[in-house]
Amino acid sequence: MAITVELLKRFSILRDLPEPTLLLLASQAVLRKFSRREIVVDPSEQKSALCFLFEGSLQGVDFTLDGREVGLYFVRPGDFCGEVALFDAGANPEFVIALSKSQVVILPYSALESVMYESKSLIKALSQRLAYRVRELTEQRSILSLPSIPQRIHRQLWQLTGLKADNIPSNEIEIIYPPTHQEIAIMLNTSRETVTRVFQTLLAEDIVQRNGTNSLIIKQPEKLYALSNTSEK
Amino acid sequence: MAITVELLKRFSILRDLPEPTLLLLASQAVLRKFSRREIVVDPSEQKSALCFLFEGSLQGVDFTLDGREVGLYFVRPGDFCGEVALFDAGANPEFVIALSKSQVVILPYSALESVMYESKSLIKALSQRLAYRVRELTEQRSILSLPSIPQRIHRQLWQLTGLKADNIPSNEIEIIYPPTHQEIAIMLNTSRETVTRVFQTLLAEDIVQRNGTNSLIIKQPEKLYALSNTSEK
DNA sequence: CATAACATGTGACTGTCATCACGTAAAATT
DNA sequence: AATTTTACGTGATGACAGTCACATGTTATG
Repeated sequence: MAITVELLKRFSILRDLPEPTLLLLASQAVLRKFSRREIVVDPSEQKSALCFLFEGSLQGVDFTLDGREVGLYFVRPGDFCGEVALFDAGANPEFVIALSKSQVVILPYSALESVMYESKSLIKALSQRLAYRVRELTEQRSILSLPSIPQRIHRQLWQLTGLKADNIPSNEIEIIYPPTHQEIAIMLNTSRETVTRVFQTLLAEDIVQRNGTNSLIIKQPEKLYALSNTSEK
Repeated sequence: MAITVELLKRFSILRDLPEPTLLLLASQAVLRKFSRREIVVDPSEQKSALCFLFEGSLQGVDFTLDGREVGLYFVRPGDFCGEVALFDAGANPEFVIALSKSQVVILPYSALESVMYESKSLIKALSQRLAYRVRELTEQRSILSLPSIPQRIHRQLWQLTGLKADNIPSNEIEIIYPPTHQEIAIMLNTSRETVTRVFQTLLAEDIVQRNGTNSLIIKQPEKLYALSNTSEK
């Protein structure tokens, strides 16, 4: 399926690129649909591609020897993934799988390798993206170090809101397509049951509210924030 | 203290840069000594610098709200750190502190910002470095997901050897300036006492051996590797 | 619309390890 | 050489959360 420059401009990393570069990239990109649980980025693949998420949701995951799944990060529409192996001979460090039916713009490395170091704005955007990934992984590592598991869950939920500490709305906000308890559990090194139990408490205290499968309402963001920052058990 | 091009060439990321670029960088770099526990990279600093470790050892750390220290990575001589904030307006995501008396070549961002996107080999090296950081953080995340804490410690020790699974020597090898139990504990989300107890077991089974403060002998690398990969409890 | 597949809820049980408290050993500093 | 600081060693205790087992909702899908 053909990709237009307009479509590429929906992705912030590409938005500011010069028109000729965008045209070149668009001509080599394809749109692909992925069904639930399908693998989008496979680290064992030799030739890989940048994957821009147009619709749906993805998760970066790793696997331990015993087959246990490890959650690394979520990919939301407008975001992209699969960039790590673009820079050297190494492979991508993780799988990316579709959490729900998703549409992804596939841009093969081969389309980029020849131009990425020539276009200052492109390489700048790409390296900024890597810097962002490092920050994100560090942030997640810091959540993992929280001694209390309920607190980890509160923090992760807070993270999913995308809110900043200096701008907490008093009214409720919505998280669309929230991850399942299992998907949250593997991000936080905990078990699904524990996530369920913590959610029960949050529901009981009227801090969050379920709203069908693909919407979660944070009724009291300030309370959630407070919980994610209290070190008392 | 003045820096020579020769000195810069000791660092693999700079080695292949053209001579004029190296001269330019050398003229703006300084050598600084850090004593134990001193802060090398401070995320709250506005203007930062790349820090090339010439001698000693550093650790990237983060702090939780309750003041608990979180270990992120170790920096060994020849390596460098402080590169994340170079790419955008954001700050470095973590502290880097000196674990022992260290000598560091300080290269201010200002020396790089004007040239980094112009020199293809430089920006390439820098972005490859970021890709490496992402891989390293992912690897560490995967260690953290191991359900058994002793196994985490075995894996971390194995990591410190720098050995690859496809090349395990049958003779003993040495880890110089090994981290303290405390420093290992904060990397693995565990307590110092637990690290001590696991080391006691390894000593008893003659798999490792202490050799003064700043040397640890892995007497049986293959056994350590086996332990780091057995999922039985 | 029936049935399978998946997501969530809940109780009981148990092992592991964090924490506390202290002792010893080895450096570092004076 | 004396003293302080830092690293390591070890036992006792208790809480937390992982695991198992199963029930109940809820969403796909033929």
